[in-house]
Amino acid sequence: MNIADQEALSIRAVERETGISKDVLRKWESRYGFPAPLRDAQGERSYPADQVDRLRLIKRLMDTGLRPSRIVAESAENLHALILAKPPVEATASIARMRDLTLEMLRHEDPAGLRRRLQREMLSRGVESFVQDVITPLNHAVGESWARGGIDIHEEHVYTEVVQGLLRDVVAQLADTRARPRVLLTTLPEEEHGIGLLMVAALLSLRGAYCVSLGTQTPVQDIAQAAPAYNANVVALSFSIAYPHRRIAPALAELRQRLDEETELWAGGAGCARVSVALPGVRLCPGMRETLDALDAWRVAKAEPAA
Amino acid sequence: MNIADQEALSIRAVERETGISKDVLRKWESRYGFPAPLRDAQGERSYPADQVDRLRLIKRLMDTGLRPSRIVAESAENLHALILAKPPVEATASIARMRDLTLEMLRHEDPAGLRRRLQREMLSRGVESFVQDVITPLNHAVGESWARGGIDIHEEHVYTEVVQGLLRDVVAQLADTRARPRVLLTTLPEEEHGIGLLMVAALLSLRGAYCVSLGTQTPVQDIAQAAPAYNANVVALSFSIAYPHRRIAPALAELRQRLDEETELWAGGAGCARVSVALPGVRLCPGMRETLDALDAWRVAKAEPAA
DNA sequence: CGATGTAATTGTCCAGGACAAAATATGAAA
DNA sequence: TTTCATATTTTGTCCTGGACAATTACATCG
Repeated sequence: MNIADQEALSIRAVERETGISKDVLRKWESRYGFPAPLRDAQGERSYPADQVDRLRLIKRLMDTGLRPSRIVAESAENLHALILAKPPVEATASIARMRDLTLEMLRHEDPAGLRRRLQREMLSRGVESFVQDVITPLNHAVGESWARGGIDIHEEHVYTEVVQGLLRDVVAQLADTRARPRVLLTTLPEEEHGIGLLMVAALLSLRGAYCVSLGTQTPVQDIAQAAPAYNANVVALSFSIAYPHRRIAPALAELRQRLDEETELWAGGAGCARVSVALPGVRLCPGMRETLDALDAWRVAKAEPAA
Repeated sequence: MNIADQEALSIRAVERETGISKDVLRKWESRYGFPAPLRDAQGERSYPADQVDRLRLIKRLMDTGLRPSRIVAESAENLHALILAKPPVEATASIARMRDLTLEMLRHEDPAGLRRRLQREMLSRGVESFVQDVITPLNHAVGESWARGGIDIHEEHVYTEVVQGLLRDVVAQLADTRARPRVLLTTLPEEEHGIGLLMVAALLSLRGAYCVSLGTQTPVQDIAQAAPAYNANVVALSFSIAYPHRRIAPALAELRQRLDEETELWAGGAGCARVSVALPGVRLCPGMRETLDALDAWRVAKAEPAA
């Protein structure tokens, strides 16, 4: 067993590690000539580690809107160049400092310190500004920093864990069963990013809504069943930029159909910004701002019921 | 569009909702005659909701050790009969009462109340007994209760959220950077059940270990990269009973290979009880007991380094 | 009764073609 | 030039049906 064997992954493993389906991996191979896996003794595809790394880069770039035909065949160097070519997110001095501090602490593997620092920031700014003005740009900065090679992926994982922990505490402290509207929060299967969900939950709780979370990756059927059981006024889903946007509209349409007419359906997260189709009965909230608007609109509508 | 159309799912959607891969769904169809999806206008498979429900039942039964040839072709009634035939988990009177209370509160959609009740139990018993003697049997009882029709799936989701929230608090409060060993906790991709992970983290933290969590679904490569970065003495993975046991051994072998010799690798969770192959350098901990033994063993080994 | 060899079971992979939805380009009308 | 409708290309998903290795069950022998 040589080094190449040790590092080589089956097509299934690559699908898991990159989130690119087997069908797509094979099609890219035939269409663009990449990936170009080796074959093992049984004639099955065997992907060396460097090709898997390149696939991850490609995935990230596609999440920023680039299309496969432009990037799949590009070399790793060119992919990095493309990432660097993207203009960095602009930030105020105070945010930029917070961002650099965060990246620094991640590089030094200091999750406890990061948590303290973020908590201090949250206390000083208040939850709303913290979520909207700090966490949102930080999320971008951390993801971008990985792509540029500034931090490792596992450091990004740690960042996520720390932020989620903070937000969870906030939501738990604000929970009030009598608050309205009652919002049921979750993500669909294949969407494991729960951080956006928690950000929404924190903001809504702060504004006096009651949020019940079903966790991530809830099948549509289960959501439809849970909504009436919890007397939910609103079902809110979160779609990260990584969620295949092809599937957002059909999934929302299906869920809409299964929900009571009275129950509102909100779709949040950066992923839903790219939904172009009109979805009757579904409120798209690509940003936090729009989500809060939706909350206000719900309250107004309830104040004048069937006017 | 009639009702059948509304309720029918594509093969991809069924894969997501049930966790059974497309290949397997097609093979079962040809081998056992079930599922028997309709075909849409394009000739593509279209699975009615009742077949999807039956597939979920089948999945659960397979997790208990039954094989496809025995159950895939069985009617829903027979599947339910098989579930009822399984002997219920025995419990002491006090545990049985706690279990009934929990199920009752889940049925009444009272997550806040459940949290308070469990928290009280944790304070009165202490964390260790709470995790080992209460949560473990409760997990079983809740899963089983779903299969028997006692509670809905979404109620099971809520149970998971509540318990995870409690355990997270415990771990956060016990975190002490200077504690040893330093344990890196996570699950592999496709394993989204993080509850076992938190149970382990709580117990280990209580015994004076320092636990860093990378969250769930971390690719092998990222784990291998994170371990040295955090100076981890131990990498602990969790496998639920739902994780395809075929893949446990290869994944552990691969990770073992990529880790430093000094770093121990522990595999916990009910899923790894079914691993028969010997894995050198990997410590299998099917239960909480074995995990604590592993901790003791690590301390003994460190007390007499290279004796 | 345990071990060992044989047979059945089961999940995964393959090729390569078909197709619809989405994205993009093209061209005509305002 | 802008706008909108219509072609064209791109892209992901699904299809069939066969092959195969790993696992599990079973039967035979010591």
